[in-house]
Amino acid sequence: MVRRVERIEGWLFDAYTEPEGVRVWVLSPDGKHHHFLDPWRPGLKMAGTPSQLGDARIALGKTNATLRWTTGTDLYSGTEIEVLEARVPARAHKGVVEKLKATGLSLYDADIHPVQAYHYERGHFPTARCAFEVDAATGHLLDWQLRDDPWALDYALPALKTMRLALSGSETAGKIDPNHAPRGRLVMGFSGVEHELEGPLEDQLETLALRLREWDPDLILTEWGDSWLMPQLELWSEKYKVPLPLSRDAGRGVVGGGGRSFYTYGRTVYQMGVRYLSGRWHIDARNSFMHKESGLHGLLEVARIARIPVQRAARSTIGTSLTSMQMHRAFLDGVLIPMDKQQAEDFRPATELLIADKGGLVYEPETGWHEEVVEYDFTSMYPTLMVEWNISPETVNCPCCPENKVPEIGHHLCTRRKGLVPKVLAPILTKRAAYKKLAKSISPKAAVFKARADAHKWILVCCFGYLGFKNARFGKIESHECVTACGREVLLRAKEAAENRGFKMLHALVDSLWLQGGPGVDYEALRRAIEKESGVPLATEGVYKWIRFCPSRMEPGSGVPAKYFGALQDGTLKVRGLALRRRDTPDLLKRLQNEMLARLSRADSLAACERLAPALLRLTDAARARLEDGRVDACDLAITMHVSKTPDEYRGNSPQAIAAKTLASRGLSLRRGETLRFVIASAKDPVKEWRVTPLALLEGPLEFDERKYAQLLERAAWEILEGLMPEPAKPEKKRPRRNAPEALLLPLIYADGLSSGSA
DNA sequence: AAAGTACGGGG
DNA sequence: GTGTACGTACTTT
Repeated sequence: MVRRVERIEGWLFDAYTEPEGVRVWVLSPDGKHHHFLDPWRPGLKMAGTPSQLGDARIALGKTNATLRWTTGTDLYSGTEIEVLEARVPARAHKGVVEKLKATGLSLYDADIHPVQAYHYERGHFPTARCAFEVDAATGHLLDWQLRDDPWALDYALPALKTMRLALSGSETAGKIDPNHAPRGRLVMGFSGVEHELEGPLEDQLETLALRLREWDPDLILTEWGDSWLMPQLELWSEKYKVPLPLSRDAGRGVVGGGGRSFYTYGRTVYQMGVRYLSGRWHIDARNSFMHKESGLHGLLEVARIARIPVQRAARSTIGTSLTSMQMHRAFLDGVLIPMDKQQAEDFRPATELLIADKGGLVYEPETGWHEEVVEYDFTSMYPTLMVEWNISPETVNCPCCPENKVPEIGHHLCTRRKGLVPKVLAPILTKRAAYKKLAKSISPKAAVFKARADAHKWILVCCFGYLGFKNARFGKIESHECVTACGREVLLRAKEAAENRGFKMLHALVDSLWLQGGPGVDYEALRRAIEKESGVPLATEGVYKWIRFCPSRMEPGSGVPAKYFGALQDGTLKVRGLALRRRDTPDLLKRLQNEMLARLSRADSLAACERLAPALLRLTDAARARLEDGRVDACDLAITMHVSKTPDEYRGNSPQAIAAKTLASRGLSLRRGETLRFVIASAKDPVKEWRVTPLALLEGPLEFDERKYAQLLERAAWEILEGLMPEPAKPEKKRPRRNAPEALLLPLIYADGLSSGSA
């Protein structure tokens, strides 16, 4: 019998598991889509005593597993061990792993996301250009070739037919989670045209269903699709008996579940539920960190290099992407992937821990306004150090290289085996550098390259935190300490290099330093000298026309790290630590500070700044006048916060506690980590419920505490004006004065604090 | 003065 | 991908 073979050429678009394998969707260059089943089975590996393996065989008995003996490398020891590999049908995999856990065996490769594992094994990745051969009779995959490279800089992507779904209508719609706010109308967009859906809900659903069939979009890009829109559409669809073909795979509707709260890195975050489609992508712009930060191009870049399906990559934290890249590297190297992070921290006496557990080096800034200051930054310092020093969980304190010591702390690093983390990071550093260059070119794709460079930036920023993250699969605190120790060494050398040449260091912060320059200084020669003596690539961030290092509010005599603002010679503003950088600052204040700084950025000297000061003060007065006339809207005044507790857990009467409780009393109970927005209505009102108004409950004329907001405006203005002009006399409070230390050490643990999408 | 609560980070 | 960072700044009591 002759087998009829269908050849499909195009971009690998979507992949998800079905009971008997992986369903793969392909978009071909002619705009058509195809799908087939790859009867692939996920695997897992185990090692243990003969009796444990006997138990395993029993546990696997009814699952139709295929078994074979093979070998793999243990990550930490580097030795090769014998393991029994089992392949089971996709539907049975999870249950099998649970059963095997109980046998006490060491399990490997057992909890990799199945589609990621599938990509690793097949050698392809989301949006990879491939050629597939499919048995036309069964629809099963026979063979495939990869015609793409995840490390290629310029690659072709399919033209995606995109449908947009969002809400419009009421004043606050789109700005707050519709779960806790008045909802606007449904807006549907396609190829640049937006339609507001009208009429009875039933008709709206019919229209949507019609458009979905007619347009057949590849991507549905929503706002609040995960938490509200998609679940709501599903409910309506059922209620009004209007089937909505949201997924292309008619057999699968919308997949996904509810959200959850968890605590990580000192704050509670709420992770929205997710709504995945099959054969079509759903991306919720309000629930995708990557999409928000670097757009669709950045997101696709991450999906490609991390080999994570696009819809999942959109909602993943960067830690997930990093882990996936590490697991892929391990797969390629034949390294066994441990199930959970189980490597305990090595025992060390308490004194040693104290020395080793310091973070990045920070010097207290010289507060005040300065002119002619140069800022140098070590580019991607931590990832560079990891690559150059070979810092990885399995290379730190290896048995073979005790002489290769890390400065200052007792650890040493392997010189014989290249670490997994450096292997993963090296190509990312290279690719990012190339994209940064391309982003500055005149190429019509410069913006695309910029988005990809930004995506890489985030991966590099997070890789350090992830190295020390207790729960990271490939994390180990000792390797984290090596990185910070090397970083301190580099910054110290830089400081000495600068000071030996007679330059005063005004501030230094982990991987940046600010030096007092002056007329005639050759900043490029200075940069080269510091770079040479510190041993890590150094870039000139710029020369400031003026910069202000702000004093501490609590201790007006001392400076605080990372609270400064200044204008570079090209007019670029750099701002850290001011109210405008905080999420909880009302837009009204952010706008005022932004306006003031925009004007100041045009001043070429301190004297020019001082001349501008009165005009800046008038801006403040104008803002106050608008406040008095009521020419402000609720969104300008709203304070946005993430609640860390459920309403009943709040003990105090802080504004956020009152707002959360008021919302709860109207049946809108926020979960931990969710976003709360409220206006201060009457700050000191004896009736607590009247003090603040949640944005979601606003109705009628806007009531706000004019005096309170005027006070806030004042404070925001003086954050910038202080030192430029005499401040109006205020009742001065006596404050204790503490001795400022010369150098501070800042523990830096910013793993993935900014998670996927707590909006 | 103390307790409670939230934020930042990189470019 | 699920852990109690640390320092600053603000609020209420």
